[in-house]
Amino acid sequence: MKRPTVQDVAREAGVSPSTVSRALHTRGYASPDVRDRVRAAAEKIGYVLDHNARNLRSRTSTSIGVLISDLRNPFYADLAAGIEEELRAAEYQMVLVNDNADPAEEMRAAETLLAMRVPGVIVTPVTADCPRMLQDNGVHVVCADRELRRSGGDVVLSDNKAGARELTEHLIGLGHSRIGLLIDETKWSTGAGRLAGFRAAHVDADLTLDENLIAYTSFDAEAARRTTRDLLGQQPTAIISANNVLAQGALAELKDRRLKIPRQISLAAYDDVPWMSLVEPALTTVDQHTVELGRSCARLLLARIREELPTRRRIVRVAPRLIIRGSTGPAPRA
Amino acid sequence: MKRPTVQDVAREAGVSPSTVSRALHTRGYASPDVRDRVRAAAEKIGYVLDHNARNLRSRTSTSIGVLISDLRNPFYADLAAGIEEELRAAEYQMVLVNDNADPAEEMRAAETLLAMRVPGVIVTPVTADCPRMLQDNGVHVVCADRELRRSGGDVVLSDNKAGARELTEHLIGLGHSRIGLLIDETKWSTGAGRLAGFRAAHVDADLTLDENLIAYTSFDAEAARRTTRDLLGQQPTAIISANNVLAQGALAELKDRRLKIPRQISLAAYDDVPWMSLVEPALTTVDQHTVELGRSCARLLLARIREELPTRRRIVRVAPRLIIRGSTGPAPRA
DNA sequence: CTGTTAGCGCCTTCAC
DNA sequence: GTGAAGGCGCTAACAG
Repeated sequence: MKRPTVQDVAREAGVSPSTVSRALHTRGYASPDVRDRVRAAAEKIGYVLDHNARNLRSRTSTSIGVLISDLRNPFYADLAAGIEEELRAAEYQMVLVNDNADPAEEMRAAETLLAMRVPGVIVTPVTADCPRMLQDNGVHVVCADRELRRSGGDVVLSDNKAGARELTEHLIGLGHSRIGLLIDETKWSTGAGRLAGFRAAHVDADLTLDENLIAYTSFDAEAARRTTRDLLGQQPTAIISANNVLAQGALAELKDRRLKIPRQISLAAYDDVPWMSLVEPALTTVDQHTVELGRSCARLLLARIREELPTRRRIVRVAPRLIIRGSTGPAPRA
Repeated sequence: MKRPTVQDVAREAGVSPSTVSRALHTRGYASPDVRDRVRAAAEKIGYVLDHNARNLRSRTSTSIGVLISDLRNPFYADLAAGIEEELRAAEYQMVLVNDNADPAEEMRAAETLLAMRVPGVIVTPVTADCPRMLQDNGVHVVCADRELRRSGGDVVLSDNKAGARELTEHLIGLGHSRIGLLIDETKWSTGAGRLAGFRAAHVDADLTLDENLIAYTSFDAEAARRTTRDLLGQQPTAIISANNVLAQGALAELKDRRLKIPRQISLAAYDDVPWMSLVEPALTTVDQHTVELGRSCARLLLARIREELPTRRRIVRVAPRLIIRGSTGPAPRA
């Protein structure tokens, strides 16, 4: 299956290959009539540029690597959708890889992207090694959603501390003083920020936080459910789950116990995903503007690639928004 | 940022560039000791293959194009996740493009993929032009989820007719004789199949289907909600929504009306997505095995690319599975 | 089993 | 404003 090349277009238009190249892409270097003739010729014989040849010649590529943990989680899907939208508008392509939050997979993917000579990668990093290795090889990196110590690269984050603080304040404002926090990780900036916001709200309100109300679990709905069961032993009047996956488990457990939400117990989540407005009562949660987060990542990366930015590392913090729905209400009288 | 090339590895290992190439990739064409030496050298100087150069030379690529309508819809996200999983295992990469179900975007994306010289594309086609154009240019195409008249290419489908029939039979078995169908499109094989299954179940049960019970709407939850309102005027005792988006609208309307599900009316969906098991009552629906659908697409495409298949067009039909949950129950006494 | 040679298709000098 | 020449990094074809 042989496809037409610039040579063929050149012959058809009666000009040289270099003129074809200029007429088709470089701006201003060809007279208008030649340009038209070349374009017509290209169209006529069905010429399609060869990215591989162009990339080889110019040592770049318009493919951008996107490394995420789990496309089936709406958070990552939205993030990827935002990234893709922005890349497409700029005529870049998105090479999407699921690394399942596995360091080895992540590293393998990074190597593949190196081989593709992508100019940049957006990653929700599992370890700092991956972003670092990419940068050591001259690839621009934007870390999305979390910041790792010594990962380097630009970062786009949701302001987790502010979001969690606002959410916690909302509950405190409703009279809750025993608020349980269901959380999986606090090593990454994501969980750490949410925990910090949770604590900060307590401090601001002069409330002593019973450490037993912080329930550590693993990133999986079933585990969250069991942890919620334990947490209920601490007699909280409200529960915050640190992300959308944990919220599923928490909700399942509360429903299973036939606890009236929010009359007997309030439930709030972090990271708004569609199902939270479909359940009854709908869940109070923090919207991370995930799609916009993705768009920001892409814009930042593209600016880097075009060298429009000062070398200094940039950290973009996207303000989240508290969405109050029916699942949170006044604390029950003791 | 100059990266090491085969030349550099060759010098380091004391062999020729072609031997490096063979030792690194082609199997069996280099003696074990040379192979080891070359690998060690490559590792030592941090050599990474250049896909662009290889693709140019060998006129192939290991990137596969995936064209879908909307990554934020869990159906497409799951499909993409299944595809990516299988491609990654085979050391292929996924270039993912959202076309927003817009024919122009779809065509633009197809041209980009042509420029990338991808050997194959998986697409949820909006028009037949896109798959056809790709095939005319020697690209293997697998159409996912729907079959378009004269699109050509292999197809991987959920057996929509069987699924809808089984779901309808389930309702008929519960005594429902006025079942409303909320559906958006019937031009594509997807909607057409579901409608056909719905009709077939009625025929099998010797039930005359009141055509007013088929409510056409557009692909959007809000529209579905309004259509549901109208449909309720026809006094159905059960409603089937033809996909996950329409189901949101239908559920919202029923809840808004304070109709007891399933006591006053049964609700069932098509295409199982996570929220359907979180709402109360959980929705009876048909699981399309979407991730597996995606895997099938990728496997089929890869087999094509490796020329392991007879030229004849292949149509894979994945059997869906009825999931009965709490939202469907006996028809209320008239 | 290994080396030499010759491009893949493009674009960027450099001349004119 | 346009053409000629060369080479990006790799591997297929051909010798040896």
